[in-house]
Amino acid sequence: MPVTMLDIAKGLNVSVVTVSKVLRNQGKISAATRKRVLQRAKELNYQTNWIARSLVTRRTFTIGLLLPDFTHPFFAEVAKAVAETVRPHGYHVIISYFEEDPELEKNEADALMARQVDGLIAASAQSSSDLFEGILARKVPLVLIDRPIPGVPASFVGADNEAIGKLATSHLIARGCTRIAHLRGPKIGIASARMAGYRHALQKHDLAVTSRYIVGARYVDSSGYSAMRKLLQQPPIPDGVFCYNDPVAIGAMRAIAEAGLRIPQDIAVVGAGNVHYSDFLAVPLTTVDQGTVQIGRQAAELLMEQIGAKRKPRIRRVLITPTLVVRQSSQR
Amino acid sequence: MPVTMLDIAKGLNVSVVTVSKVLRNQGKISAATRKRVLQRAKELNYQTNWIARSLVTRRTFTIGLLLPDFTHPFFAEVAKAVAETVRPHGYHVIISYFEEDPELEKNEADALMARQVDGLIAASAQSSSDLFEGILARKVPLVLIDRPIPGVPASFVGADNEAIGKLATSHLIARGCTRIAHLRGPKIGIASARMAGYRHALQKHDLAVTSRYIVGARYVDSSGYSAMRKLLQQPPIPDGVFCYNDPVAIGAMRAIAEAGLRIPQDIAVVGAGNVHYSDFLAVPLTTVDQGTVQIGRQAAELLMEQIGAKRKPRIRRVLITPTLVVRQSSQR
DNA sequence: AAGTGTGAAGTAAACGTTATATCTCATAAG
DNA sequence: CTTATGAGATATAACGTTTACTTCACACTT
Repeated sequence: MPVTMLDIAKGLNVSVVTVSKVLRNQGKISAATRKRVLQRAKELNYQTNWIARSLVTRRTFTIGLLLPDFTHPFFAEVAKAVAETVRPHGYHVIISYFEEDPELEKNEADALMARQVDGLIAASAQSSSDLFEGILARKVPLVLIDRPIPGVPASFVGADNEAIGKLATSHLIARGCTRIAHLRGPKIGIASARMAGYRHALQKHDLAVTSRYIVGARYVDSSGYSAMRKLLQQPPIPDGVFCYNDPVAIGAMRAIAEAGLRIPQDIAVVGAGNVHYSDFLAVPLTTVDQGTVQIGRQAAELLMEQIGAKRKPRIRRVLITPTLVVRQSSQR
Repeated sequence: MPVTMLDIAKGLNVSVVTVSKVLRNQGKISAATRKRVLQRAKELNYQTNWIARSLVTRRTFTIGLLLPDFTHPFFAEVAKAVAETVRPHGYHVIISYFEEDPELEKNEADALMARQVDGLIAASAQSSSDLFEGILARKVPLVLIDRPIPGVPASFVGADNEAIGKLATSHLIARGCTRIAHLRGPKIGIASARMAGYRHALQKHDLAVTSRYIVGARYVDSSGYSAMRKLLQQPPIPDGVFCYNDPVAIGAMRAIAEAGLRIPQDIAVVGAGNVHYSDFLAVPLTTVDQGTVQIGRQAAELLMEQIGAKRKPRIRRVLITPTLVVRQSSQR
């Protein structure tokens, strides 16, 4: 039913190949026939069938983006940056999410491969490198983001988590805090890098690292709330807190306010992530911006490079330098 | 280079068709050969080439999702709901966004068509119906969401904006407010429906509709801020405000707080949209949930139905009933 | 003994492009 | 007058599946 090149060719008494060439601006075609073809194509409202083209060219101009959850602002922004970066190259993005379920992730990855994506960007929850080894064995360009997977020989783009911890903690020190606590996150890699940054900053300024001041929390705010309550139970209470991420910081601030303490006078708070609502809070939150857009852009650029390249997917490891966004929660 | 059905067939001395049949569980195949094929497929790590399959079956099991911006929490949630709904049907989603630029939207829509998507869901910014008429002429199933386009004979799923306005305003009335203002939005269709709901609610309760109490605002919070300041300049100031959306409400609350007034005692505030951070604000915001997930799910279900159907894309118009989420900003 | 059914395969032709090689004809060169 | 040259076109064969039809052997009727 849809219009094909053959339909155009028939009426014009030319071959399909000629039509194809005209439509792609390739090969030698006389001005006359080019014009005729173009006109007829417009008349018939012809549209290239990319499926057919892809079958023979073996390129789909589609990349897969594998994310834990694209409702999360961080990943949503990454996704947008990726889409924006590849668009000028004629690429589209199929976004897949797997809700932190490694099994589902594997299925989705396979499905993307079956759809013959030209490349894959993934923020993975895999614990082993099997999945990606399989993908690389198929010679599909791959870039990991946010979460490195040990043993996968692919380029990686992510935040410099240690620098984030350092930056946040140094800032608290500069503001005169001396008893600085840390609400650490659950994810092994990322959370421990941020904590390492926190430790290094303290050591560099000759402040003691008190283990009582390091409390575990989950991603969410309720968890930050209870962690902070625990901290407030036994004196001396801290005068500064670096929180694993913004939601945790928000929960912590709620606990501090409920205890009748003031932010930042009694306790200064710094988060990480710079979620876009940090500005709307009761006390606007000082936070570390991890360069979300840059992560997406760089990953996409690396991938485009790999797709274009003949051979040699030279592996790179890019860490985005974080920036501090100072707001009221640390102004003292 | 990649493994094809032919590779499997050759080693086993069977035909490609047999392999194809086994892999799809179709036709009559002896248990013995089935087993042999399956095993060899696993050995070679075979993966279906969906491009080739799509070319002959004329189904890509891909749908297009055309959005203004999927960084916006509303659209992100819709996108997730759509993806979640179509996944069990074996479908994937290509998300395209156009930044409110109708020209870009048209390009993206064409690109999606060229990729032979089996259907399209769009929250469009088109002012005319041309684009979608072209799509429908190609017999591609289409469902519009959030923003109806006049003259497009396609199903639509969106929030019941008038009900939203009514619900919010009635709630303020029930809480004893008598001078209720409205910060209205810019989008003709949606904003005026919400305002109509506001008017109807007032009229129903025999309250006057004061034109001075209706102030225009844009989407963002800064706009809500300045609109609210305007309202506070001449007495009698309102004792309740229904805001077009949550960001506007957040801006308005900032203006109220700066003026030294208390929320909700002096002025109660209700927003709309139930963005997920409404709970973290200085004063948690009462808001109207517009049923984002339902919009995505229903739209996807309608689309799946259309794709499956033989003929007759019976046009439906679904308005999701909003629900009120009461928080502190209206507790009095 | 010939016909009928049926389970298990196979053959050939699509699907709509692009890649590769080839053909035609005119004009230029030797 | 033959031979290059090259522009402008064409024919044919992929690409990796699925679909529709055919073949074959064997068992079961009649």
